[in-house]
Amino acid sequence: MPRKPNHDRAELIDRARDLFWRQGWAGTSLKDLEAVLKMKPGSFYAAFGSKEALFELALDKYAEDGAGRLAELVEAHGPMAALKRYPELAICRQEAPAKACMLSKTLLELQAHGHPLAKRASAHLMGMEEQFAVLFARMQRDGEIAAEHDPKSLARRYQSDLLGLRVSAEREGIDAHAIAREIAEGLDRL
Amino acid sequence: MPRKPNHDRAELIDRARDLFWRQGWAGTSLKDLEAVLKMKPGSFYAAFGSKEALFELALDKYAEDGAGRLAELVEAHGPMAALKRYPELAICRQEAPAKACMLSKTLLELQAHGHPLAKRASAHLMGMEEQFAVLFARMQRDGEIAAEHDPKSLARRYQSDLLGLRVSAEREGIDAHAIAREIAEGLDRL
DNA sequence: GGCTTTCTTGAGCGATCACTCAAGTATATA
DNA sequence: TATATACTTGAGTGATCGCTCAAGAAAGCC
Repeated sequence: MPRKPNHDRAELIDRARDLFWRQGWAGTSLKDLEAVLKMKPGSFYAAFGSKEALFELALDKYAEDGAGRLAELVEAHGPMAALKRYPELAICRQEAPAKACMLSKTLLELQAHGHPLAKRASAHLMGMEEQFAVLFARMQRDGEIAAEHDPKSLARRYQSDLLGLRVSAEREGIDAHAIAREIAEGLDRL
Repeated sequence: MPRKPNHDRAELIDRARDLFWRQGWAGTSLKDLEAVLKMKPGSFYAAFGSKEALFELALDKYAEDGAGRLAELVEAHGPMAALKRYPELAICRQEAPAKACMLSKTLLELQAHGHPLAKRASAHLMGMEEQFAVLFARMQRDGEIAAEHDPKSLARRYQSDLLGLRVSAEREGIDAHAIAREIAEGLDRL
């Protein structure tokens, strides 16, 4: 009996994610979203409930995609090669709406107001870091890197380097690829 | 003949800087500023002209103070010790309104809209990086580190590490001091 | 004290914010 | 074809945004 929705929900979330990623929380107005999603306010609120709810969906999608890309890299080339390629991959994608990490952007923008979305971004960052830690542990077990360092410490530092790289990549006049290369080379010294 | 202003302008700028640093551009309303500065809108606009003009003053003050702290460190302990201490110093100050760098926060928040303040933040970041490069060059001249690397590359990487550290320090459950220590130790390998 | 000059006050401006809802439209079932 | 059921529309909500300005208060000079 019902009428079908005009739009594909998953694609709407992708488009919203790209907009939020680029412009941030406060920097993205409902007018912006209406334009990009080609939805009028009524449809928008029927579909997503609120700007915050959509941002949450977008954030989760962002984290999921990032983790997926890393997992694919690991499957294809193993942990070490994956971690060495990941930095460059994070900043080279032309279709990406920004170089910086959406999780860190959200954290920095909303943390001070104690916004729930900041906590969620923080949790996703922690999830990524745990994924890194698993890989470092696996490399130690396989003898690819020395066993002297704590995998969690290695993951923490790798994550920090990655966040720094992606902020740097946002700057003009900075050769971020060189930094990505240096991060990758740093893994050889472990 | 005139009446004196009630407030010390320099201190007003400091307080505004702390608020903007913590809450960002969009996250800080004029109501917030009026409360912290204890000024009514009329006085505020007579004194500063606009929210944007005050943010610019705050940003410049932030950059100036940061550069000043580094210069003091260099004067007291020399370039190497200064660069080794600076990361920890950047994240340990209890009175600071945030751990993350105000310049990078501003860049990430406003870059997408092409806001002039983003360009200004970017320029200040470049200024810091040049300061780092001068120190690395000086260390090479003095034989403190190997001459093989380009001082500008070293500065670029050091800046990136610093930005990453300061984003990480904003996260909960992360031992940022450990990262700061690792960055400092990394300088020994040069 | 009177005058001038500056600073302070706070009500209120138009614009924009996220959001609502009654009315209209399209589609699947009967 | 008639009806029921979503989905879409867009004018309009109150709140808040950055900001203005006319009026009042305070301080220096005569």
